Order: sequence, then C-alpha cells, then structure tokens
Amino acid sequence: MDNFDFDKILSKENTDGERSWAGRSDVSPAVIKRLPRYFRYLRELIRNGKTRISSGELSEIMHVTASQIRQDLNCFGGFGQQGYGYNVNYLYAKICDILGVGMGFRGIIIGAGNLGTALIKNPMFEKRGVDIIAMFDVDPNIVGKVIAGRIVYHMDDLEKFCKENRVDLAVLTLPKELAQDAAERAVRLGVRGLWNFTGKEFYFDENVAVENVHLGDSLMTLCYKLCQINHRIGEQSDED
Amino acid sequence: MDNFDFDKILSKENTDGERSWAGRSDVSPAVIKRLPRYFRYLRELIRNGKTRISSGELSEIMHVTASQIRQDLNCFGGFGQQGYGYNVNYLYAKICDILGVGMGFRGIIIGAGNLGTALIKNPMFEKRGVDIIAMFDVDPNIVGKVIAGRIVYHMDDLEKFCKENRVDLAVLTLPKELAQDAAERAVRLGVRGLWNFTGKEFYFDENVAVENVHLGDSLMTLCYKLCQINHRIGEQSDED
DNA sequence: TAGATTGTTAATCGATTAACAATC
DNA sequence: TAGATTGTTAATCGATTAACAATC
Repeated sequence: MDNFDFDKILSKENTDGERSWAGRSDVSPAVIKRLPRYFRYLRELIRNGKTRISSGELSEIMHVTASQIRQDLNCFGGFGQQGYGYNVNYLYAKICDILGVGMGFRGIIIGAGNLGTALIKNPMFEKRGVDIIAMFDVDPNIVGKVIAGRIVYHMDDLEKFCKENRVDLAVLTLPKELAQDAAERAVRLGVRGLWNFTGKEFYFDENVAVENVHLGDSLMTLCYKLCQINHRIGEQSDED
Repeated sequence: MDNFDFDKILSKENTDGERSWAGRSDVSPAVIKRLPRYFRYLRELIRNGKTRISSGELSEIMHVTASQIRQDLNCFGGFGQQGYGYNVNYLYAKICDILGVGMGFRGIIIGAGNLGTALIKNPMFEKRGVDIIAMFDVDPNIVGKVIAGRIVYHMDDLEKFCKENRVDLAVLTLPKELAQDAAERAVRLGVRGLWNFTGKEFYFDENVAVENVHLGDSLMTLCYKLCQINHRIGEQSDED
C-alpha cells in the first residue's frame, strides 16, 4: 500500500480522451493556492485505499468548509456526482492535470549545499512529476560528487549543460550574493521557472515564473502567533 | 555597513517609553501575513543608510500599492508623519515589536539532517531574534557533534533538556514517521511553538502555535505558473 | 422512489483601492 | 505659506459561506 503507483492513476481512464485543463484555467488565485493542499490530501486518501469521498467528509479532514471545497472543485467543471460525492482517483488525476503534474518538467538545482541536498533527498520532486537532472556548485569539494543519483557539475558548465539538455526550471539554493547572476544566466539559457530560496526577490518578465520562498517569513509568523498566545495566557493569570 | 547593528535600533529611542504592541493586536490575517515582508525590506533600507521613506517610494520597491502600505501600517497606529513619510528606524522597531523580534524566544531543532543543518547555518534565526540553543537527532553518527555551534543531543535527552532549559519553539526537521511523536513530546514538555517541516499537518489546541511548511506546495505553484506560460507561448506560435 | 450530495445562486464578509481632507 | 504625504473614509472588488434546487 505504501508504494502505491500514483502514476498509473494519471495514465488510466481518468485522463484519457478528455481535454486537458493544463494552462487553460482562468481561476482565482485563492483557489489555485489551495490546490496543492488538495493534491496532498487526495494522495493520502488514495494510499489509504479510499475510492470515493464527499465534500462534507473531506471538509472534516482538511479543516475547511464543505462549501468551499465544492466551490473550488467546480471552478474546473463538475468533478463530482450528485448523491455520490467525488471519485478520489478521478479528482486526483484532474488536479494533477491542472497543476502540471505529468507535464514532465525537468529541473536543475543550483547550489549543492545543505539546502540543495535536503531538497533532492526529499521525494517531493518525484511526487510532483518534476525530474531533477543535475546539480551545480562552485565548491571544488562538492563538484564532481554524486548526490542522490545526480552529478554535481561546476557552474562553469551551466551554459554547456543547458544547451545539451532542455531545462524547464532551476532551484536556486546558492548564497544570496551569487543569486542574481545565476538567475540571469539560467533565464538567458531558456529556463522559464525559478524556485528561489536565496532570500532575494526576483522580478523577471511575464514569461519567467518565479516562486520566491522566504522561510524567514514563516518563522516570523510563528513568532507572531507565539506572542499572541503568551499575551493571552499572561492576561489570564493576571486575572487570578 | 554590512554588519549594521540592528539590535541597537530596537533598544534605542524607537522603543523606549512606549507601550508594546506585542500580542495585543487585533489585526486582519492579511495584514499580519505581509508584515514579515516589510521587515525584510526595512532592514534592506537601513543597511543602505536610508532614514526616511514615503509610502509611494516603498510601494515601488515592494511592488504593492501605496494605499495598501498606508492602510497596513495604520492598523497599529500612526507610524508616519504627514508631509514627511515614515522614519525607517522607527518603523522597523515597531514592526519588530509587533512580530515579537526581541522577545528572546529560544528554540531547538529536532532533526539534524541536511534541512536542520541548512536552517541553523542560515542567519535567519539571529536576524529575527530567535536563539537556537540545541539540536536533537537519533543517528549515532550525528549525535554528539557540534553544528554551527550547537550540540546535537540524542532524542532520549529531550525531556531532561527541556526541564533544564526554557524552550519556546521546536523546529521539526525530522522524518515524517517520527514527527507525530516528537511533536507531542515537545508540546507535553511545554513547547508552545512548532515550526513544522515534516509534511504532516498538526492541529494542537489554541495554546500551541503551529506553522506547517509545505515546500511541495510552493513547487506546485511554480509548476502551475510554468503551465500557464507554456500554454500562452504555445498559443501565440499557433497563431503564426 | 427516497436519500444523499453536488452544482450554483445569492448573501455575507473581508480585503483592496481610490480619493481627499487633515496636518506636518 | 506652499508642498508633500499621511490618516481615514467610502467605493470597489474578490472570496467565503449559506442555502437549496437539480440530479444522481
């Protein structure tokens, strides 16, 4: 059950013969932002052998309203069936289609330090159908190594590599100071997606997709919540 | 200029004598989510020696509307001055206060693998005033080591450590399978904040702050954007 | 058919933007 | 004073929730 073949679900009857939603949607950002979470929970359901689910049931598991789930899923057409609910496999296949899982995107990781290594060792990429085909670094102690099956090339070979291999996206896990240069080189070589962990925020033109990840922002949100809790608890004990 | 003393700004006239906002605010989630970004940009301005800024100028740098900036900053009272703009140091100090920078939160990292190591080697924690005082792991090859100045203890010593040291938050960078147990133990020991990278989503009671980080969601958002771009570009060449 | 559950509309709620009076 | 820029209100926009008719 644990090594469930998710790819099979994508290549089966669930997708055959139907027009793909990939890239076509004109859906609100709020909905799009929630889709990856549906993806995760649907995989979990599939792994647990669940084949059908109602919006009510899913709402309990995911801690959102059933109304929102129905509204969200309906943006892309009727995935469900009245009186029955949703077919889990079918729904999973649809969401994968919308999000580009199965598009066969290929990526490279620039910066093979701890963060780059942590990411490549995580099954995250495979699960989402992204194939990381190489890593790059400048450190002579790292260049030439093989990490999780990927060769670490020297940054000097970036141009050569990108000309010989189609690269759709680059994961930027290198130091901030080198980030701008690396990003610009990658984009010049035709890379259209940047997953950016460097802390710098990049703004390219509309033909380059950028995801700026700021872990520090998340840490601050946690600290904010901690303040709220501490404050509330402090107040309570004041009242004693 | 690069090793600017940000702490000095927090301890100076900017905070003295005024009632702290920490924990007191009743502000919309949308605003709170944006504050860490202001924090980053304000630091950048300070590092560049800028002492005053208008909402218009900041809006250009941050790619948001000036109106939103004024609205956001006003949730906490008048930080600015008509005809002048905002004092950068003062604004920085205020936002730090709201977000709990300077509260002296202390944390531990549970899981000293590549991700835990990547995080501790990043200046992120210091910048936000969070003091990571120890790391924990179960791997005998890692336990006993010192990473970025922090001793890696065995998980068996978690109880002992938490009883001898106040621990406000725990960073969970350990494998999914061990996550639930580690989280519950930490909470039982009085830890009130969990920065959770394990992929599992935790729901504790209202007295435990949890930030569930899902890097895969961010990767999927990138893939979605890539699909959109590919689709648009594909359409254009169809029209030729 | 009866029961269940979606699809979809309408109502509510919240967040963003625009505009300008207040004021430094 | 004149110019600049905030603070704040009102208008717009978008997202969420509630409700129920359609339908499996």
